[in-house]
Amino acid sequence: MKPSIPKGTRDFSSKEVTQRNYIFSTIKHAFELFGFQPIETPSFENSSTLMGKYGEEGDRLIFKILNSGDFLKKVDDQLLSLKDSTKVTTKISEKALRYDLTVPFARYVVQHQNEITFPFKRYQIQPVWRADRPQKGRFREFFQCDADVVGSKSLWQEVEFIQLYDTVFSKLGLQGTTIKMNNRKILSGIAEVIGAKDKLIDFTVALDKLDKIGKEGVVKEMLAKGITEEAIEKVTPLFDFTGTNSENLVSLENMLKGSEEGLKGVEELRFIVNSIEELGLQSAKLTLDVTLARGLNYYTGAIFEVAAPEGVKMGSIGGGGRYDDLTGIFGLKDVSGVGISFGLDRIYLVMEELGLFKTVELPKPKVLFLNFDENESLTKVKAINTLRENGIKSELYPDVATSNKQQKKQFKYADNRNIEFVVSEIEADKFKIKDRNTGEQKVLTINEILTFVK
RNA sequence: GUGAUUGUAGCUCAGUUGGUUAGAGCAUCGGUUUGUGGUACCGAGGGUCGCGGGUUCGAAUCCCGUCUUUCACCCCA
Repeated sequence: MKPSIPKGTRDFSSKEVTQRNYIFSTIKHAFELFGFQPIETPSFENSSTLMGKYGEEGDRLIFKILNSGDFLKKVDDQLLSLKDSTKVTTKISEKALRYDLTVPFARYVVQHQNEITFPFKRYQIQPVWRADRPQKGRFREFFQCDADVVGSKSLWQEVEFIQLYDTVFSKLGLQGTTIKMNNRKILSGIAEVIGAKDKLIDFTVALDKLDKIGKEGVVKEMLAKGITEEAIEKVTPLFDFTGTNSENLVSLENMLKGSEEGLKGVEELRFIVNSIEELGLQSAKLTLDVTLARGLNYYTGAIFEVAAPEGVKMGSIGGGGRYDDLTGIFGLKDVSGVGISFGLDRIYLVMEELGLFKTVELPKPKVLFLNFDENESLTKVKAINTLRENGIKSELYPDVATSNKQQKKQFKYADNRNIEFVVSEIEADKFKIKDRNTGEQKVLTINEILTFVK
């Protein structure tokens, strides 16, 4: 049989793992710098924890895990004969792979509420799974790096998260990212003002596509969803929103005069925008984007999304927002949460495309002891022990060379791994060591080697 | 889930209007040269041409299905 892996999954070479680890550790350090502490949750949850939290589309994309045992026996024949997959699924699958980190986190908070000190700041870096069709920057298994705060309604959290985004992307050398921000209250306000409150989701989903399908496309979609022409008329200014964040806030304020909720949203955004203006950002840009409507299912306040630097064709590399009642569905009321996520795999692709991995080096030994004579092996291994005790990565080529060809192979091994120093043979108590960069060859004691290779 | 697209040795790819034992480069292994590798030469192994059907005297090549790749839609990190 031909070996293969499921679609949308990937193997990672040593180089890729090293580069990914570089991103992981950068994000992790920033999280801790901002006061977050790590938790982890299981790869799979009870289906009831996940189902219904991400909308209909989300339910479809959740990987379900089959029950153990002869599960079909327990399903009644009538249900089976209906051939309704969704209904049968609930009978034969009680567990599912996690779809994101936010919902399991909400579950965690409720379950451990008595052990947690609020406000609770946690970070979580783990893979998530979606039964999606893969395409550019979209996988069925990928990593999310989440930081969330629960138990604080302060808008300073939103401000901090924007700074956190900026810190990470600056450290990674990813210049020119755009942090797009919107507020669910503004979207509701707009819907209210135009008298299409019940069509909020249709309205926002259509509006979200503005940069993709253009004004006409959006209007067409809105009409198709049953939003009236005069309603659309009222929000026409939204379709060509230019100018500074402050200017846009003013025009939004005018548009939303009739909506208390909408005005609240404007106020919130104004606070965040003004604070960030005072604090400044290193490499990212914060822009107001009224078309941003993602993750609408549980976001209630701020909504964030990060776009890759201009010119890089990639979906969002991060997202997040405020959710006032996510723990409510698990029975803990009045706990507001806000958080962001970094899409590691997409960040990787963007950095790869921009050539930002030049400085990341594969772990490799500094000194290779060639193995030309089995009688020398013990002495060499002892020398290697000394080097390792001093933190110098080193190794013995495992197989002894019995021919000229095999000696060559050992040199070639050093070549391929780009190892700086090779020790060939032993003379008395000394080692013949060669610096492969300069070609310089010396005969040194083990103590002299320690300083020579430093 | 919808619509396209891809699939030939470990890797990158040739393969002519369907026609004998399907090729190359790199890699691997062996050998000769080379002062202790990075050179050159010689040789070897390795493919049910994604899989399953069909058309045909004959299919890597044409048709259908299926899986996979990539991309767009939907949705999303």
